[in-house]
Amino acid sequence: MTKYDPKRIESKWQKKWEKMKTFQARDFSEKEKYYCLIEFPYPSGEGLHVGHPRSYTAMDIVAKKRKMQGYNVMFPMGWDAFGLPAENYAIKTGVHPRAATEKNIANFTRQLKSMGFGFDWSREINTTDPQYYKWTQWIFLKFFEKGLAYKAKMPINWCPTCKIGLANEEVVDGKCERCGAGAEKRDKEQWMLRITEYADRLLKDLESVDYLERIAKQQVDWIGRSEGAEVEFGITNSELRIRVFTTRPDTLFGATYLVVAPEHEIIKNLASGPLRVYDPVRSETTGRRPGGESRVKNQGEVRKYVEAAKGKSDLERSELAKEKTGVELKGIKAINPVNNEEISIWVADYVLPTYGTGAIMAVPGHDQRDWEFAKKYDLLIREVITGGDIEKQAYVGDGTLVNSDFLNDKLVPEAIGDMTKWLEKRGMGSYQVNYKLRDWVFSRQRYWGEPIPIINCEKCGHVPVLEKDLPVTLPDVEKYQPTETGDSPLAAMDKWVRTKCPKCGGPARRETDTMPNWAGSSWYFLRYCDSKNKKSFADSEKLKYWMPVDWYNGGMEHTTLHLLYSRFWYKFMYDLGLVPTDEPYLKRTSHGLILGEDGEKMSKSRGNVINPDEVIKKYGADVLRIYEMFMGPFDQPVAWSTQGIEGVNRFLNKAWMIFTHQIEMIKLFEDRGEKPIRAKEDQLARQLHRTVKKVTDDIEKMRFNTAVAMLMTFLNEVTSQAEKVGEEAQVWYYLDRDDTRDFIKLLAPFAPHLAEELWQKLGHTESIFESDWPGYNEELVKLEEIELVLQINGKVRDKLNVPADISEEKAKKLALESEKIRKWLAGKKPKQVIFVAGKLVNIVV
RNA sequence: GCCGCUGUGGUGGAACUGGUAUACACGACGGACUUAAAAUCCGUUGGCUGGAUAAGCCAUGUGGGUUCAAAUCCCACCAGCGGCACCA
Repeated sequence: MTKYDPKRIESKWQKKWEKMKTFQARDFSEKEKYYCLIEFPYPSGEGLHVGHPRSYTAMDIVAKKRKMQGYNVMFPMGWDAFGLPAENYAIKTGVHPRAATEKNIANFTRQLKSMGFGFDWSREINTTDPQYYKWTQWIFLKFFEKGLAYKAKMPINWCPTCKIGLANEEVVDGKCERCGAGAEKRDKEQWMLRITEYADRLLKDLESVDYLERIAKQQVDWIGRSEGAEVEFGITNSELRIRVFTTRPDTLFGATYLVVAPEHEIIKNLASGPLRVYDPVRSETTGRRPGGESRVKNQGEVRKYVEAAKGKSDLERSELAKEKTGVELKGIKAINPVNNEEISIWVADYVLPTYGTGAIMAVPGHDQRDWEFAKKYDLLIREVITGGDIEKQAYVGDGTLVNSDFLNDKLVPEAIGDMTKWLEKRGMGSYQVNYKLRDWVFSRQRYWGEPIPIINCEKCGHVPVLEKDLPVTLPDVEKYQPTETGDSPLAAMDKWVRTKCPKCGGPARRETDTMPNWAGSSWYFLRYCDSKNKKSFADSEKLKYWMPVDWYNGGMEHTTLHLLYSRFWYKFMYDLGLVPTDEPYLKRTSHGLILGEDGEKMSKSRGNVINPDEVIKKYGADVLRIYEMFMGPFDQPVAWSTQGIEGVNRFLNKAWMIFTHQIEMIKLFEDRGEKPIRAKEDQLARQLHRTVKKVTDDIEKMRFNTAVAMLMTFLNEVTSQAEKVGEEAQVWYYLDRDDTRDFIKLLAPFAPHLAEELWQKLGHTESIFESDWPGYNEELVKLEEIELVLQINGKVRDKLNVPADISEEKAKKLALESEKIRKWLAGKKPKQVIFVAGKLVNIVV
C-alpha cells in the first residue's frame, strides 16, 4: 500500500484538470447554468493570505457540488489590481505599479493554482488592463451622459506638511501617517456619482434577493431611509434661510434653538467679506458680494471653532458627543415659522454636513443630545409631549401634544401629519424622505487608477472623451507622489494633460483625477461572462445566459460599500437596457475573518501571519482546504490553530489508508467473481445515507464544519466495525463498491485531489467531477430506534430504547412504569404528562 | 458615538423550528507497539461530592423574566469582534 502523498497527487491532478479543461464553463450549454462568484482579490505584495482560501474553498465546494449535480458551472477568477499599496510601494521604491502588480499576480496565480480550485482561468480578468478599464471608463461616460456623474466640492484629508491629499487609511489618530503632522479637511472639486438617485430601489429590491439577513439589514441601515419634513427657518434682518430636516415635525413648537454644522454655508455667507462661489468650468473660486446682510458679531470665535472642527474626523465628532461643544452665532436669530419666536443659532461639530441639510432644529425636551447641549449652555427646554419628566432627561416616547397651539391634545402620529400639512400649506416646509446614504465621491488624486475620461474645455466645460478614443490610458510618470496642489501625479504630465476639445477643437486639459478602486469591481462579474470581447463590455446574449450571479460570497466588510456600489451600477445599466435583470446577485453570503493564533487580526507587525504556501508544503492543499472548512462556523471569525490542522491531517491519512486498502480488496473479490461481503450492511448503509443527507444539506447552508464532522463520524464508524477476515487476517471494512463510490463523491468537493486519485483507483477513467452527486433514501435516514428521555419537571431521570415511531399512549405508559420514575414520583400523582414525539416524556408533579 | 454580530469544557466548536447540553476535532492523562523516540492503535477526559463505569448536585458571559421544559424567546447589564463612506 502506498503512503498518502499529497505532493504527488495534487500536482498531478491540477495539471490534468487544466489539460482536460474540467472546470471550464461553456457559454450557451444546454445544461442549466450556475454562476458562483467570490470577490476577486487585490494582488498584494504579501501574497495569498490564509483568509483568501476560506471564501474560495467554500464556493469551490459549492461549484464542484453543482457541477456534479449536473449544472454548467461558471466559477471565474480575476484581479482587482488598482489600489493604494502598489502606488505607495512605487513612491517608496520607484518600481512601476504595473511591474509590481504583474509580479504579484504571478505569485497569486501560482498560489491559487496550488489549492486545486475549479476556477475557469480562461475568463481571467484584470482591472488594470486597458482592455478592461476601457469599459470601466465607458460606463462612467454613461453616468456622465445621464447626468449621474457631476462635480462638487467635497472635503478631502490634507496633510499641510507633506502637501498631499491623504486616504482615510493614511490618517492615523487624526495625524498624517508619514510625517505625523495633524491632518486637516480641505475642500476639493471632486467627481461624484449620484447613487442617492437609486436609494429607493436599492432599498426596496432587497426584498427580491436572498441575502443573509444581517447583510440585508446592514444595507438597509446604510441607506438609512427616514420620513419627516424639511422646515425653513428665516433669519432676522436677512433674506437668507436655514433649512432643517426633522423626523419629528410634531415637536416644532419645542424647537428652542437651531444648530448648524461648522461647514454650513450660512456661516460663510454671514461672515464679512465676499461670498465665495466656485466656477466649475474655470476651476476657480470667485467672489460675489451679498448686499445688506446682517453679520455675526463673534466672528473670531466662530472662525476658531470652525477651524478646529476641520481637524476632526466625523467619527471623532460624534464620539465626542459626551462632551458636546458649540458656539452661538451672536447677533443673529432664527425665526421659528410656527410661532415666530426668535431663537438662537449655534454651530456645533456634532452636526454633520453630510446628513440631511447640515442643520438641525433642536428640541431639547424630546431629544437626548439636544437636551444635554441645552443643559450645558443653559438653553430653554420646553415640554411639548406629555409622558416624561424633562427636568431629568429628554422624553422620546409617545404621548399627547401640549404647548403646541393647534396640535394640543393630539397624539404624536396625527400631529406629525397635521404639522406637515400646515407647513406645506404655507410654503414653510414639506414632507421629505431623507437618506443617510450620500453620493459617492468618485475622484482620487492618485496615479494608480483608471483615468476619468473627461476633457475640460474653457469654452465647452466638461466634455466626455469620444468612445473611439477609449481607453484613456495611464501615462508613465516620473513621480508617483501626488502634487503639492493636491492634484494627482498625472497633473504634472503636461504633454498628456494638454489636448484638444473633442467638441470645439480648441485647447483643453484632461481630467487628472483617477477613479477609486471600487470602480473596476463594480461590474467585473459582467466581464467574466465574455472577458475577451473587444466590441462591447460583454455580449448581451452571453449576459442573458449567465446573469444574474447565482451565489456570491464575500467578506462582511464589503457589505455596505462594494456590494451597494455594484448593485447601483448594475441597476443603472439595467435602466439603459445593457444588462438583463435588475439585481446582479441572487444570493449573497459572508465568511468570517481568520485570525492569528493569538486571536488577533493577522498582520506583519504582529508577526502572527500564516503563509498558505508553508501549510501546503507540510500537509498538502486538501488538508488546508478541509481545515479551513472545519475550523469553525463559516460566517464567524476564527483563530488559526497549528494543532487543529493535525486532526484534519490524520483524517485524510486515515481516509487514504482505508480506501486504498478497501479498493484493492473489492477488486480482489471482483476478480474472483465473488460479491464483496457487506455484512452489518444495515447499520453502515443507514449511516452512509445519513452522511449523504447531512453533507448535501450542510453545503447549501454553508455549514461546512458540521459537514466535515459528519464525514469524520462516518469514517470512525467504518473503522469501529472493521474486522479481520480470511486466512491472512486481512482487515475488512464492510464497504462494497457502491458505498465506497458514494463516500468518495461526498469527499470530492472538500478534498478534490485525494478523491480524484481514489476515484481513478476504483477504475474510472473520467474525472469524478463528471460523475453525479449521490442521493439518499429518506426511509433509511430515519432512525429505527430512539432513546426516549423520561423527565420529571424537565429533569432527565431515565432513558428507554423504544421504536422511533412509538405512540403517545404507549410512551406515557412506559414512562409511568419505569422504576426510576416511580422512585422519583414517590407515590405522588402527576399533574400533567407531556409527550414530544420521537424525543421525550416529561412528567410534571 | 451609530449600525451589525458574537459570548457554551483546558482549546476550536456541536446542539435542526424551545425538548437528552458538550457531536466532531485539538490538547491532556493512562495503556499497547518500539532498545528508544516519532508515527499509529486502544481507553479516560465539563466541575463538585463519592471507592465507584452506584447515586446525586452544579454548569452555556452576568442578573432577572416567560415556559411543563431555555444555550435557544423577552428585558437589563458586561466583554469581545466587524463596518462607519479615500484600505480593499
